[in-house]
Amino acid sequence: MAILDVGHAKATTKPAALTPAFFNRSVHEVAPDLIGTTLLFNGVGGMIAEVEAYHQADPASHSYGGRTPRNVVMFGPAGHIYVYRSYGIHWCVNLVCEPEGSAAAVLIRALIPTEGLPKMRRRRGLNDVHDLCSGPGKLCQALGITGEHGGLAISAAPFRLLARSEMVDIAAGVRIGITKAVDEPWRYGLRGSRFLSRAIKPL
DNA sequence: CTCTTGATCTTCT
DNA sequence: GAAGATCAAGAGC
Repeated sequence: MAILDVGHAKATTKPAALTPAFFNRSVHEVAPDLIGTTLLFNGVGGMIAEVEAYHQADPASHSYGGRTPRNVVMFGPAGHIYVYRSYGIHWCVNLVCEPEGSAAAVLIRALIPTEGLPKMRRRRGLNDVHDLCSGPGKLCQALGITGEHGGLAISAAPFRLLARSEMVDIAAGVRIGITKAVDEPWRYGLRGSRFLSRAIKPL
């Protein structure tokens, strides 16, 4: 006897796109609210599982110390993407928050892959779904995001950012890979998820 | 599982 | 000239 096909019902529900106003708030409100939303780039991507928040008065932020050629997008309007090169090798993507003139952004650190799995596997050269997007550099490689996309609006093609369709359990912890403000609990992720870049230790 | 190390190059001082 | 919002591979337990 068949049981309710919840997966099919979800797939046929029209998803709601996040509006620019969603990002025009404190980065510390936006960051946890992004967990469970779905990020797609040219139809490839998945559910956001892990993020970190950075703002201008934060010594670990690229915007700490003022405007430079690299970080200008962070000082611009909310809802655009800031892409930077990490360790000369990888690309990492952020979503800019707060009104223009304030320089804050959310680093996207991990996704649960849901769309375009074959493309992600080809770009990453891997099969394990848990390794496709479990880090900021990995997910940019999997989605095909590079520096040439910096400054684009998240609300327009080739991007899509869709609201949550289910409840999420969010854990907070310290950020990864920084040497300043190391005790600030500004990393957020799906509690207990296997798709995180690293487990979130209790504070 | 955790820890260590090399790769690689842009950015800002 | 030094540091850096990372990753993958290898060693050790």
